[in-house]
Amino acid sequence: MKVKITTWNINSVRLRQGMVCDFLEQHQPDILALQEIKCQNEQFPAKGFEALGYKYIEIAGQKAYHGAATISKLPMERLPTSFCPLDHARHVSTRVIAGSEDFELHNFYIPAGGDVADPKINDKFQHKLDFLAVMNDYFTERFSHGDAQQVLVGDFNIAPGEHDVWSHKQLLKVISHTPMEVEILEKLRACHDFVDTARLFRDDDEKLYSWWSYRAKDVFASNRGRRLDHIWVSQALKAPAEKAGREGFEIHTDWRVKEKPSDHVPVTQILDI
DNA sequence: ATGGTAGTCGCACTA
Repeated sequence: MKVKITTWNINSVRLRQGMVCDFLEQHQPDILALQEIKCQNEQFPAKGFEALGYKYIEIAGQKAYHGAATISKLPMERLPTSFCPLDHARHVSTRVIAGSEDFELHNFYIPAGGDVADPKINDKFQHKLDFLAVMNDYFTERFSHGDAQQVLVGDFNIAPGEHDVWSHKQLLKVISHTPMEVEILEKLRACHDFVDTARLFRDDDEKLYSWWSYRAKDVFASNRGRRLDHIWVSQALKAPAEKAGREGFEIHTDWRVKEKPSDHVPVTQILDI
C-alpha cells in the first residue's frame, strides 16, 4: 500500500486552517505533520480536519509559540517521547498502523537557534544543539533494540547541503547553515543510517528549498530560499521510498505564493510499503 | 551594513 506523508510548518494553524483543508482536499496525504501551530491543544481546529477523514489527531500545543500536531487517516497511537530540554511543545511521536505494517513517525520542530552562532553567548543556539543531542541519544537507544521502521519529519531549522541554500558562502555564518549545526545534523543522520528522501532522486547540486523569508519583496524573483523541512526514513523504509519513484517526493512550492501563506511550504514523501 | 515581515499577545517575544 502507498502511504503519503506531508510535513508543513504552518505558522499558526488557526490563521491558516482553511488553507490546510484546501491542501488536504487537493493532495489527500494520509498523514500531515504540522509545526508552529501556535496554539494550545484545546484551540486546535480538530473538527475541520476530522470532517475530511483525519480521525486520528495528536497534538503538542502551548500558548502562542511553537507547537506540533500530527493528523492522520491511518490509525495512530501516541508514543511518550521527550526531546526538548526546555520542555517546549516541539514534537509529536506516534506509531502509525498501515495495513499489516506499522512504523514510527516522529514530527519535529527543532529550535531555530536565534541570531548569534556561538553557543557560549547565545542560549537559543545552545538549546538547538542540546535538542539535537537528545534526538541522537533517543535514536541510539531506540536502535539498540533492533531496527524499527522510522520516519522523521518536520522543520529541522537546518539546511545541510550547499545546494539546500541559495548561497552557501553567504550563509556560512547564518544560523541554519553554520558548519557546527550542519555537522551535528549530518552525524545524527549518518550514525543511524537515515535517508534524506529529498535527495533519493535529486542530485546534490540541484537547488531545493522549502522556506523563503517573509522579508523578501518578491519571493521567487530573489529566490533566496533554504531547505529547512525534511523527511528522513530509516534503512528499513528506504526501499518503500525508492519504490514510489521520483514523483514520490514533492516540494509544494506553489503554496508559498497563496494569499497569506506560511513562510514554509509543504513537503511530501510517498512510501510504497 | 542594515532592515526588511509575520503571528501572538497585549509589549515584547519568537521566528
